[in-house]
Formats: sequence, C-alpha cells, structure tokens
Amino acid sequence: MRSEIGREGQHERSFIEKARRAQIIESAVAVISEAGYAKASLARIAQHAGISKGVISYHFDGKHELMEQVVEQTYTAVAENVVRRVLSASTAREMVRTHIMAVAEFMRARPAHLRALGEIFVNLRNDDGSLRYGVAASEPIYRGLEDLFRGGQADGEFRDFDPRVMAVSLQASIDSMFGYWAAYPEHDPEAHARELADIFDHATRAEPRTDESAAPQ
Amino acid sequence: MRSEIGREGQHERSFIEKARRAQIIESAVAVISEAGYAKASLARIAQHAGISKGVISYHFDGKHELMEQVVEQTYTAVAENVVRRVLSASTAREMVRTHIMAVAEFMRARPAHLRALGEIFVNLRNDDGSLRYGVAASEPIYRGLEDLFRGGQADGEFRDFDPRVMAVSLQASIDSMFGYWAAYPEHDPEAHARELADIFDHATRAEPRTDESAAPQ
Amino acid sequence: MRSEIGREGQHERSFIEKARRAQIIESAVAVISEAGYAKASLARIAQHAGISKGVISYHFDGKHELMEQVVEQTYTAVAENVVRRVLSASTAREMVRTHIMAVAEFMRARPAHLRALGEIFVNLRNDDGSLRYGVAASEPIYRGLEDLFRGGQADGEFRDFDPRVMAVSLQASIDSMFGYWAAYPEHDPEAHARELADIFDHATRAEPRTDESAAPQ
Amino acid sequence: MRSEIGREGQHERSFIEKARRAQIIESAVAVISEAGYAKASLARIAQHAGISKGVISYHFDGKHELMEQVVEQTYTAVAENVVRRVLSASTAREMVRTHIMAVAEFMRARPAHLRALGEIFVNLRNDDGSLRYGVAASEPIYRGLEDLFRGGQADGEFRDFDPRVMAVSLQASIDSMFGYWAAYPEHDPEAHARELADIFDHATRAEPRTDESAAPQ
DNA sequence: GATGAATGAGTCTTCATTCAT
DNA sequence: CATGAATGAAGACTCATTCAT
Repeated sequence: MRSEIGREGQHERSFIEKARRAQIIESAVAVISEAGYAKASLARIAQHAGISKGVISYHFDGKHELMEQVVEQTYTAVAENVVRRVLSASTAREMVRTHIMAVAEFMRARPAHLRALGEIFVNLRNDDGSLRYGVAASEPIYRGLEDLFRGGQADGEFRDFDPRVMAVSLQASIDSMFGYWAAYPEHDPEAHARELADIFDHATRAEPRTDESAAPQ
Repeated sequence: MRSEIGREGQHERSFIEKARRAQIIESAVAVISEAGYAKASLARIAQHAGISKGVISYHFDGKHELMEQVVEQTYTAVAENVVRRVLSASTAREMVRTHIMAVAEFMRARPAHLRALGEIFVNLRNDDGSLRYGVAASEPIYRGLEDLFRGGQADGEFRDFDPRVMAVSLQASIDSMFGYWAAYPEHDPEAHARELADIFDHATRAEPRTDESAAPQ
Repeated sequence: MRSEIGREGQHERSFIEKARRAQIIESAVAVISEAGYAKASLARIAQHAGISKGVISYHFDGKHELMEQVVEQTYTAVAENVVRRVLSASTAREMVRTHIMAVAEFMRARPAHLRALGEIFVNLRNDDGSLRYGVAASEPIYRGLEDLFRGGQADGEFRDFDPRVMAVSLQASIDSMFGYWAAYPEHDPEAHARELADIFDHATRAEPRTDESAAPQ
Repeated sequence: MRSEIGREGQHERSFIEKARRAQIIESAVAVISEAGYAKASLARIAQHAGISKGVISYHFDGKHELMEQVVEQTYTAVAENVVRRVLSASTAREMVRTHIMAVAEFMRARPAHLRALGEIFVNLRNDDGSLRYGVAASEPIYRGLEDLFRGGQADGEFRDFDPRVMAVSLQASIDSMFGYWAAYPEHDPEAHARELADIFDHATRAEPRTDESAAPQ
C-alpha cells in the first residue's frame, strides 16, 4: 500500500503491517528460490504465505515493489553483516580474506535469500526493458573493494593491478561459490571459501622479490 | 514433425529446414539479447524473423527445444574457437592466458550470442522447476580447466591449489568480464582480459621461493 | 447501521453523522467530476475525503446508495433554485427564459456537481442492468415544463406544439449547454444561455400573423 | 492484431479477419447497448459472440481499439446515410428538416448501434483520464450544421442567430429524441422527429415581418 | 512447408465489501 | 464511530500451443 521510500508526510507502518510485509517478503524469497523468478507469480507467493492474492496488492504497490523490497531487505542484511566483520580486520590482506569468509558464512545461513537475490538481479526489469539491477547495482560493492585494494597498494601490501577488474573478478568468484554450492550441496562451502581467499591472496599480494615475475607475452 | 522419417535417429534435415532453423535461432538470440528472456515470446521471435508464429512450432518441438538449440549452437561455436586456440599454446600458464583472451575475443565478436546464452542459462527450467542449465552445464569447461591446472601442477608450473575451485572462479571471472562490458560499453574488454590473465597468473603460479607466503588465519 | 434506532421511518441522524455524509458526498462529487464515474472507486473517494474506506461503508449502505445520495442532494439544490426563480416570472414566455437562465447560473456556480450528476445519470445501473436514472428521472422536469407550455398555449402566448417534445428538446439543449461549456471553457455560458432562450422563444411563441407560416412537406 | 489506421507498409486484412472483426464489433454493440459500457467486459462480448476471450485480443490491439472501431463503423454509417440525404435537399430549411428526419430514421433502424455509440462517447477515456470522445468528437457535425445555418442566413431564409449554439442545441435535441424513445418504446419517434423539425423550423426561420419580435428582458 | 486463426490457462491489478479491533 | 486489514471475484492482457487450410 502506498509507496515506500521518501516517506514524505505520512505513515509509519503499524506493527501488523510490518509483520505482513515481512511475511510476504519471506514467502517471495522462498518461492523465487525454489521455483525461480519466472514461476514466482503473486498467486504462488500468496499461496505459500497462506493468504489471498489481494493481500499482496494491499501491502505492496505491485509486484515490482515487492521484488525491490526483497532485494533491499536481503541486501541490507548482507551488507551489515559483511561490512562489520571486514572493518574489524586490520590489514588489507586480512580484509579481503574476511570479506570472502563473511559472505560465505552468510550464504550458508541464508541460501534461499541469496538465490532469490540472484534471480531478481538478472530478471527484474524496468518498464523500458532495462534491467532494474544490472551490474550497476553492484557498484557499491565494487567501490568498497576498490578502496580496499587501493589502500593495500598504497601500503605496499598489494602489487600493482587494476583495482576495478580485481573487484569485479573477486565479486564474481564469490557469487560463483554460492552458485556452485547450490548445484552441488555436498560441496564444502567453507573449504571453497578458504581456497578462494588463497587465490585472491596470491593474486593481489606484492611480489615477494624483485624477480622477473611479470606476465609474459 | 521431426518424427515421420527415419525415426530411429534423426532424419537428416532438408536444406530448407536447416536454413529455417538457423534463421529462427538467430532471431531468438537477437530478441533474448535485446529484450531479455522473459520478454522473448515466440510471437516476438517470429516477428523479428519476419515469419509466422506457427513456423517455429513447426520446426521446433516447442519453446524449450528452441532454447536448447540456441545454447547448443552458441556453445559449440565458443568451444571450438576457444579450444583450438588453447591447444596451440605450449605451457599450462600460456594456456590459461590464451583461454581468457580467446573467450574475450569471441565475446567481442558475438556479444548478443553470449548475452542470450547467459539469459537462457539462468532462466530455462525443466518441467520440475529445476534449472535446465545450472552450474552443471559448465561441467565440461570445469573439467577441461581442471585438467589444465593439474597438468601445470604436475609440471611444477603451478602451485598447489584446488583445481576445481580455481576452475569455477576463473570461469566466473570470465563471465563477469562479459557482464561488466555489457553494462559499461566504454570499458575496454581487451584490457580487462589482460588484467584478468595477470590475476590468474599470479593466483596459479608456483611460489617463486620458499618464503613464508601462506595466508594467515 | 442506519437501522438500529427508530427503524420504522428513519432514525434522525446525529449531527456528526450528517456532517460525515455531507463530506463524503462532496468528495464523491469531486472525484466523479474529475476522474469520471468509472474511476471513482470508494478508495479514491475516501482518499479525497481523507478518511478510510470503511467509513463510507459505515455511513452508506454501499456505493449504490452513495451515488443516489449525490444525485438527490444535487438535484434538490438545482430544483429549489430554479423553481423559485421561475415562479417569480409572470408570463409563460418569461418563465421559459428564466428557466434557461437559472439553470445556466447554477451550472456556472457548481460545475462539478452538474458534471457528477451527468456521469451518474448515464452510468449508475440497477442490479438488473437497467439505468437507475434514465430519461425517466427527468420526468418531474418534463412534467413541469409541459405544464408551463400548456399554460402558455392556453393563454395564447405559445403556438400549438407537442408540449412533451418541446420539453424534452429544451431540457436536452440546456444539458448540452453545460457539456459544451465543459469542453470549451473559454465559451461564454451566459451568452449561450441567452441565445438558447431566443431559440426557444422563437420556437414556442404564437405565430405573429395568420400567414402561410406552417412548415412545408 | 496489429494496429489499424495509417496502414503503413502492411497488411490488407483477410476476408476471414474482416468477418471476425465485424462479428466482434457487432457483439460489442449488442452487449454495450444491453448491459451498458461498464458491464461490457471482453469476457461478455466474447461470450455473446460465442468465441474465446483471446480471439478479441488477437483481432484487436485491446479493448480501447475495439471501442474505437465500434465508434468508427457506426459513425461512418450514420454520416454516409444522413449526409447523402441532406445534400439532396434544395433549401437550407429543407436541409435542416431532412437532417432531423434522416437521423431519426437511422435511429429506428439501428437503435442498438446508436445506444452503444452514446455509451462509448460518455465513457471511453484516454490513459490520462480525459474523454476519448467528448463534445469535441461532435465537431464535424457542429461544423456541418453551422455551414448549413450560415448558408440559410446568407440566403435570407434564416434569421440572425448564433449558428454554433443553434447547432449544439439541435444536435442535443436529436440525441434526446433517441434517448426518449429508448426509455419510452411506445413513443412514436417519427412524430417526435416531425415535431422537432417544426421546432427548429420556427427557431431558425427569418422573421415573417418587421414586428416587435425580439425577445424581452 | 507455412499460415493465420483460435484456444485457454495464467499474468497482474483493481475493487466493493466485510470484519475484528 | 472509525480503522486497517483481508477477501475473492472480475478486469484486461499475454502467451505457448494446436489445427484446418
């Protein structure tokens, strides 16, 4: 009901409304994560929540807003969790490793949320057909990682590389860790995360010596 | 159709049929890449091809098969291209670099195909709701990279790491390179590819010395 | 509600209730006149009144009754106004002219009410699908005009014509005056009213002479 | 299907399509005229035509286009019929009378069409909420009548009056004739038409003499 | 081989109404 | 008295599929 952000002039939500919205969002997450975005109709989400279709329309401006809320909620949760832990690390090197491990942990705790997030990212579109959350939605993450990398380079912890490409690649590798685990549930995500941390540790660290270590060709 | 003659295997398709199928596949690629999977209805694909909707149903068993054919065709093209070039390299290290560069090249040559491939990968589902091409579809790639890595490790070119995790991460990083370029067309994909090659060069190569180089924690 | 007390007639409504009903009716008028009948949902009316939807249901038996009340209120106001002024005229000829001018005046004073009235007239239907207010709703007006015309004919002021057809045509012309003004706000309604009075003055008055003035054919 | 006017570059309709469109339009007319615009859902129209809902969407771009087609078809039929007959009259006075009689005739022949026309006129709205056919849609009629009146004034057949107001009033009176007949089916529309012709004959004709004929006040 | 036509299930959304608080 | 919440039916529209020609 009504709109959400920029609450100009109205309406802190009642307790019961917040509860309903939360319930519907959870159902949306569950349905999307199980059946995929395309099959996640309002009917199905309502059915999963045990409510009537109209309730969703009552509490959300439309499917679009519901999806955005799913993203916002999940995203916020991930960010808080991860950022807090990353900031507790002292060196850039440790920060990268912590970032990877923290995301992996969150992923183990809430696989459905992450899956739903992924589905919405690649599917939700604006009216003009453009992706609502494209790569651009990851900008904040890229930016944060870039800063981190630049800091490490300034400190001499990291070698000289393009921080943006490193950020994009790291983020993609983390995402794939989740996807891989989803496909192979017997796979050990923690071990994967540790390996991944090693990979980017080697990829970023300053050259141990002044050898002829640059890439050939 | 697809059943009357020589039903034990495939009947060989007539010239005209092959042409029609190719034409339809190309239109599917174009529409998916422009409008996204969800908006890629048969009607739109037919319109783009300048034919009637019925023709698609005539030449393909259904939308599902059409999508599978799009994947198969594109996939085959990528694989041939990349594999041939990778095999021309002599060391494992060079092979990895060549792999990255070859994919990047293909991607620049056929962005629509890659985009369509991505859309189908994350959207096409079996009747039971499971993803038709999940991570599992990348198994052949993973397998190939694994072998490559293992070879390099045996040769002493590469350090000791989990080849599967490395394969998954590399593949994801390559995919993200494409996605990033799609979102930021002014971004230089070749430079990105070179950076990426450097990243995985550092990530895989044998330790230059017997330092205290392992990651902490 | 509307039933507990004094159920044999109407219970007299409390002050607050009358105020609420008036407020809701005004909002209904405003919304109908701005957005049209089809878009005048209870939700919109409630929103315009700054109250909750339930209130309307509480004070009115349903949308149907609300609409009827809008008609009744407006209709009463028009009738009182016009009738009083018409009766102050002394000849039938002046009465017709006064009738036209009085309606025009009311129309300028309350355009929204007239517009809403019109919308409800052509839209509100009984459960069986028949128009709630069809032409039949204008019977009182027709009747009044008929009497007026007949009086004028008896006095020799008016020529011999069918008073019912004249009444229907006059009323329609008056209504159209309003509609035309609504469509062309720069149009001068008072001039229009004067012209219209002239038209029906010529149409009704007794033949100036005993010419061969009857219509041909 | 596809769009209609401005047939740039495509598509004369097949025989069968024309037939279907005609059939659907007739059903729309019937349903609107019987149940009213608000109840004339695509479902009902389809049911009346004995076809599935989707057929309508297939042959028309949407409900909006269907409604416009109903108007266009009916309008064209009326116009042709009436204009042809009016032009056969020789004096302005006769033309006015013929106009009235011709519309009355058409109205008797196709009451449902006229009723549907009326319903759509006052109900169909553009996306922005404005009436698709407001008074403005009658402009061509007004214009034609105006010319006619001006001609008569120039010839000395008609007295001096505002042709626009006369046109609006005449048209409204004609419309009301139809509405009245619809409400009172036992009413004789031909007699009504004759009376109406008399009314406007008196209203328009030149003053027989130089009496004291101007309106009082 | 190809087409246009038709179907019917499924999509989101709107809405008048009811009800517990 | 008033509210927010919920319902369930009905709305227009989309789409993959089927079929006669």
